[in-house]
Amino acid sequence: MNQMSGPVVRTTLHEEIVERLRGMIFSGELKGGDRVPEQRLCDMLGISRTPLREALKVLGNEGLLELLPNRGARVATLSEDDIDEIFPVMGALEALSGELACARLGDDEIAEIRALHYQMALHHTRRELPAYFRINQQIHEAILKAAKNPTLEAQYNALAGRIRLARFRANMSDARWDQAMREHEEILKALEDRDGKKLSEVLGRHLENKRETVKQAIRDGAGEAHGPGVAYD
Amino acid sequence: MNQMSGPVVRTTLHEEIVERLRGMIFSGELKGGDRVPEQRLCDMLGISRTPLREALKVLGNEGLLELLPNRGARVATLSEDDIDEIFPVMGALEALSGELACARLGDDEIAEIRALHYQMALHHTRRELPAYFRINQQIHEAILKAAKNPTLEAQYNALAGRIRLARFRANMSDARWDQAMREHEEILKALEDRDGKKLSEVLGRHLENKRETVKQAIRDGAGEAHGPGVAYD
DNA sequence: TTTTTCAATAATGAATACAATATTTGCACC
DNA sequence: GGTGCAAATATTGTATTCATTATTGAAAAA
Repeated sequence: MNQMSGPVVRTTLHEEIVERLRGMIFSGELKGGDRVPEQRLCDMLGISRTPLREALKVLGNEGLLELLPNRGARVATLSEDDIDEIFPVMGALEALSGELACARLGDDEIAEIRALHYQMALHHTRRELPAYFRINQQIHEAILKAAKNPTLEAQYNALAGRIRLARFRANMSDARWDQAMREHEEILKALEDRDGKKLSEVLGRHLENKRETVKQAIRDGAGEAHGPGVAYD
Repeated sequence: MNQMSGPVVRTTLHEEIVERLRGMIFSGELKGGDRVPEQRLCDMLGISRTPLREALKVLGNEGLLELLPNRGARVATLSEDDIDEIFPVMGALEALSGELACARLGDDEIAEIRALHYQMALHHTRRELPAYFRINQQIHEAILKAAKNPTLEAQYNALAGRIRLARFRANMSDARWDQAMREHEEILKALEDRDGKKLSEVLGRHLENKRETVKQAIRDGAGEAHGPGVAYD
């Protein structure tokens, strides 16, 4: 049985398109700097320009697209300065999420995160980067969710989305990877101890290191050919 | 001379309408819970439905409007639970803005804020509430601006906008007002000392007290009559 | 009187059409 | 070969139209 109770889920075209475009940006199908030709996308998605344009406005407002009057939309790009601007804000939000998560999360949620953690550790041992990243993101989402604050979640995700524009996955060094894994062990411990201060501190440190990884990726990728792109999973 | 250098400022209709609608919501011309009839607004603004609807999507995404598929848009309302959800996030952002402001603000900016502070103190003494609020907002904006982080500014303003839905101005008690003024004296002192930690702490306390004021306003205003309503033409 | 049904009306969702603005292309000219 | 211009083309911005979904209201049934 599928969605037979609860409020009827109805969605509008423009919302679906927002999600679809977000996916295209995150997957790299649309790369930073790419123009977003309306008609072509309409043909591709089998829709008219009206809902597409509504979606473009929303994504523009989120900072994922840059809307140039009379000149269409481009996928936004991130400079190193942008990273330095965004990360402190994410840090503040992540610190809060750590505090709230520790205050509010139940044993079941800890168990879930613990399971994810050890699965991720396995992927780390096996050097399975894409799988590692997938679980890594799930852990951070779980912590954010445990804070039980949808506004916090939305704000954080908006910034995380912008960071994803950097498409930094390909560039993590082994040394950095090992360090990240150690930080995750601290994160798990802080969660198990429900030590909000500690969790905030570790998450902050974790994010600081991620910042350097992302900036390095931007340096490496600067001026890269647009090419067919990289398959990340 | 007016805007004779820098990139040409061109704006699109939908952006103007976003601003216009924001203004109508903040001013109370559109109240929480009000429906937003498309055709009537189009007539009022002298535009067609297309750009208006684009604007509605943007404001919906910001949380200022609630978009109900096939049933139009309503001005969002704030419950006390919403306040409790939003304020901690604002607190985290404001703490960061205090830290950054102290690290980055110049003597000229302090002088500007000091001038605003004493002007506000005067309005407080004279019990001129609207003028007090105007300057109060300018001070908080100046601090936010001194942090020199547009992303932080945007995120904070998005939340502040949602809070404004509560339209709490009318309901500040004298006791609360005096307390707020004392907190502002501490804020000025922390700024002059460039004491980021202290500023964060005071701003946090200031916000906590504001939270109670806003929640009280929601309690007072719950179920209030919609009044004479909005003249659409 | 209250409730139910269903046509009439109004509102929204999406597609199309038209207008204004960029961009490209070709050609004259240096 | 490179510039500058202008027509042709393409793209975007806005308005209008058509389709679909709510809402209203009046009549019929309970």
